[in-house]
Amino acid sequence: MVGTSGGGQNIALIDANNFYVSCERVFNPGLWQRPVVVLSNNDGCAVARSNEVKALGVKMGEPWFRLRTLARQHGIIALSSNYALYADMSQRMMTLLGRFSPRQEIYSIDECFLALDIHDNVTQVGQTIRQEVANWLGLPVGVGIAATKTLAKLANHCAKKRPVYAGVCNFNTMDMDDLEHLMSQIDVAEVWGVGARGSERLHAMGVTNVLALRRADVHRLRKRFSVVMGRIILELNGISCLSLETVTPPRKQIQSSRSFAVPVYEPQELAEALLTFMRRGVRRLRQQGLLAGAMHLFIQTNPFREREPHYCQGVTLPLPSPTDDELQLARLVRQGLDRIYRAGYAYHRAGILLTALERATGQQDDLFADPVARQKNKALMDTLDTLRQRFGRDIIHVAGEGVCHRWAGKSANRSPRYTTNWKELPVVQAG
DNA sequence: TCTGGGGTCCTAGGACCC
DNA sequence: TCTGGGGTCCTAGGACCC
Repeated sequence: MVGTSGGGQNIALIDANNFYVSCERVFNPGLWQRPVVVLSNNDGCAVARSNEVKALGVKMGEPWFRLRTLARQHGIIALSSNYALYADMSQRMMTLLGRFSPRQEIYSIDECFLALDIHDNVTQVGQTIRQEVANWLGLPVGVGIAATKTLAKLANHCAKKRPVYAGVCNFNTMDMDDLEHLMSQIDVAEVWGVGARGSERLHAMGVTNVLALRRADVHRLRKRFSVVMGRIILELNGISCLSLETVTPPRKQIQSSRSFAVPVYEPQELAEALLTFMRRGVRRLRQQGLLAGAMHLFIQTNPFREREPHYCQGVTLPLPSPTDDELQLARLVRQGLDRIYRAGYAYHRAGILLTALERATGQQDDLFADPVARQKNKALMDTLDTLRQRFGRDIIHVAGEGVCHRWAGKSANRSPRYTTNWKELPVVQAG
């Protein structure tokens, strides 16, 4: 049967190409056409790759030390990540994209869904979106349009990989036969939510391409896999199971953790690191107007060092009443660390996890909490917030946090924070 | 020598209760 | 000698995403 595959809604997925690399290129045009990677924290692995680097076969998450030789051979430029810059560029892009529809779901730092509630020239609107983002921000984006989120993701993949679509691929206007032929050429691993393990198992069953998965028996696969796989199959058939989440739900957990640049042995040094992570976590907690009901601490050795003894331990510390009080949490960090620390190990990573989060307003008062003490604490925390806003987030530390931070990672080649720091604004030469 | 960090959801299994 | 079963809640671990 021939006919268009659409008829449902026009869900667009807009996704920036190689986002971190593209952000760097906006401010350093010398990077265009060059092989560029952006490295993770600690300059550990490649987390963003330009097309030139992808063409060299470099995989996502590849450790940088293993790429050194290849990098020398091909002149790969490696940059430390600059999250302040990426976050700010992201915010600008999302604001711009939000002008195309009131129904926007910001899905990640570099992509969002938009419900395009129009009937005509939808593909043309996709092109306009691309041009606007390119004109205003200098970022290249791809646009996928389809009846469901999973299909829109797939359409976006096609928009990027197949030049024939010129950056905008609209499944809703495609002939059914053409669409299914296209799907038969795409590996099932490309489908959103299938993943590495899932695609391996599907391949073993003979379900190798997207069309085969679309035509697979929902009930059978739901049983063999999970409800998630059932939803994926329905979504591939144009039956929407994943709604557009236009309101960002409050976080359920906030994590702050890091690998160390050098091995850490001493409890005092671990305490310093954990206190720093706790403070960063609490900062985000307060920014989002939340309180934590529990805090989890963890410390671990390097799992890649097989010849050294491995140790990995964590502890969850419930709080008598939900809080965002740094001083109370600082005491808890020390108590918790005492419980999990074992001497003689080379610690490589540590972190905190704030859980059982709830909104700060409408919070149940602890029967035993002293209201006067609570007021005092709140006033103190608010003062800290104000000072940090004015003088920088690291201006005030919790006692015991230390100032040396031998463990703090390297970030050897970070670009300036062009858009968020007055001292690092780009200077345009006249003439 | 050097291998990220921050999230979400789902499932299985144990504890507990009636 | 017989040795239930169903519901709920919690947690750990797996899988996935970017």
